[in-house]
Amino acid sequence: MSRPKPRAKLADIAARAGVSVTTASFVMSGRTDMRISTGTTERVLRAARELDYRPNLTARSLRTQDSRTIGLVADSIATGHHGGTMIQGSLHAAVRHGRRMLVVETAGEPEVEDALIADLVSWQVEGFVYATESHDEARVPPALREQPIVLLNCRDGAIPAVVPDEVAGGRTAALPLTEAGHRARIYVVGEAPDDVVPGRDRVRGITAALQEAGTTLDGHVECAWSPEAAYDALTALLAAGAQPAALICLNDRIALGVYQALAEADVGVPNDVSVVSFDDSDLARWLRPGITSVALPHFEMGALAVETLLDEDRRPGVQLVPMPLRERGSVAPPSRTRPAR
Amino acid sequence: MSRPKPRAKLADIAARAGVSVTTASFVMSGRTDMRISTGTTERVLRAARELDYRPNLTARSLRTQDSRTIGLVADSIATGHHGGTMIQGSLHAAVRHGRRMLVVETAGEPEVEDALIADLVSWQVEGFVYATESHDEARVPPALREQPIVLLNCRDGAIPAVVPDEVAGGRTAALPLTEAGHRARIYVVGEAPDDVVPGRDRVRGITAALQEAGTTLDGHVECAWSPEAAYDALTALLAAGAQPAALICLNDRIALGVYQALAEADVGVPNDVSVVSFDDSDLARWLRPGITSVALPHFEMGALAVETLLDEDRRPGVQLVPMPLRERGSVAPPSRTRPAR
DNA sequence: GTGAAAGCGCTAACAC
DNA sequence: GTGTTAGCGCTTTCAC
Repeated sequence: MSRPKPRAKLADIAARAGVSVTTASFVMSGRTDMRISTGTTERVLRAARELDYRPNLTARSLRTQDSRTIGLVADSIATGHHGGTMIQGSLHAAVRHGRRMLVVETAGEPEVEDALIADLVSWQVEGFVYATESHDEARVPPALREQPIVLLNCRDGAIPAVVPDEVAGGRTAALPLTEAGHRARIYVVGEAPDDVVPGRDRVRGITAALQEAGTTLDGHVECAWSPEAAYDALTALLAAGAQPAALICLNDRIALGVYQALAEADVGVPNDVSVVSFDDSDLARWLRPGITSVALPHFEMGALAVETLLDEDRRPGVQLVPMPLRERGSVAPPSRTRPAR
Repeated sequence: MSRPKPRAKLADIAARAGVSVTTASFVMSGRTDMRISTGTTERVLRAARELDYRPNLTARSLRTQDSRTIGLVADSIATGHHGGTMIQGSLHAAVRHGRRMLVVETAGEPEVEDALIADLVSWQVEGFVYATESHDEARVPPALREQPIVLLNCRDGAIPAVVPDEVAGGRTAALPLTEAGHRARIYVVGEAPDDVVPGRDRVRGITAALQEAGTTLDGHVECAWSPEAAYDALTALLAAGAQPAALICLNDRIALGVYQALAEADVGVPNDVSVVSFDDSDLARWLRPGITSVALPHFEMGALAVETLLDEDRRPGVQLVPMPLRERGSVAPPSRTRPAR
């Protein structure tokens, strides 16, 4: 890797402008407290322009002990493009605050993780954002615990964290249904074991909202969060004679499986059954009719995480980010006539 | 951002080990050409361990003029998670070669782009990978042209570039069809104007392969690459009385629209009509039946871009990466009986 | 075998 | 208003 042209340094432009490096430094960093004459300023600026001067940030960083760089450690940046969106949000906030970002992916391997973190620490990063693909309890690497850090989409005890407000999201999912008049034959689709945060909390929000509307869940279809599993489970449910009026799918992939089962059973959305789901992925837009879905605020979360990190007195707690509702055509008032089977 | 504990430096461990910084430096960097006695080595290592020494890479970088950092400039890292996968590949190759990566997103805004690039240059990055979300001709920013650079998923004249081999991909898409015995009523779905590389090249590959198999395309359904447009276009095609035996969709989103139209018209996949597509996104797996799809090798491309960049005498040309076929259940031999309509 | 010292490019006291 | 100078923490030549 041959460095094409040797960059001009401060000394070069100082020489060309006929001033000292100090003066050049002051002019280039735009400091006004040392008052440099307009003429000198002008000469320095011109010299810099002529020599295409770029400050060497490595040198500056070494001198000022300030790297203006933050480390983003992710367990996966590609799965389902949620990771991508979080990184995007972080990146934007970072440049807004004059920071660059060293990004690293651990693939969940602890040794790799430790090595990469050690490397970033050696690069004098100001602090870390530790992001996980799915919202969960995290096992934050010990090496990070002694660094300025904010968790993104996961939590670990008292470490500052930014996560989606899944409980409120659950309430939000129930809202279009109750507003459309649904009070009966409402089902949740997707398993929600106690140790899976999104499932558990979404269901909590849903049942709370339903209860306040004076009704309850009619059933909970426990199946894995995949189209296949949802298809099988819902097909079985319908075959067993259930006549759901509304289905709350715990994510869009489940909703896809549900749509497939519904189509096969000749049950129409939204006329025979209303469907809402979570994640607001592309799927929710593309299916026919589009699915009313509760979105994950990944971009905002990413941005908030770096802002929290950069905040001098950063709040120690968990920050819950609201999950907005995206309404589409999959919800209608309950049908008078039960779906014919 | 308060730096918790001041890090131990080389001088500290030298003092503790009772040696000079020179000796400490040699030991820590594991150089053998200066032969240090085993005892000394041992003492230095122990001191380093006790003080939890981490080399200051900023200082090292300044001294050695070698940042071991590469800049990844992307126009979008979140759309459709292709960007994410390319970055993932780049990241992996980077750490494999002992490099870290500064990642930056431009959102396509030239001023932002220039500023961010200038910043990375100032950080003394070794070189750049310039990645675009969709395979196309690129407008590489002038600031990058004078830097070591490799283009990822785009091309610009003679600048080294890594892109998918779309023409070969087109041939690959036709393969399962011709192998299943298809020779007639084969359609391409999705517009392919001359200035959209993937469309143009995929169609070229398809027609070439078909020609070699002794047949030709029966039609080309020109529609935008979205489920909605594809649905409308295919519905119109069927309404006009066409009886396709095989549909080659230029991407998975088109295939989704096609599936929807087919389902509505009661045309079965793969019995009445075979379908293949491009991109091998999640959709291709999730639809019923799963779609045989030609994948975009994003991970490999990302890795290859970094490797090309790091290659001392990097090849100047465009490197074409093969697009592998993922076979699923959407292809069958042509049906004897025409689909009933 | 080991150490002294120069210097990477920059900032910031401090002097004039 | 401007210049001198001492480092930031590291590598590396050269001397002993």
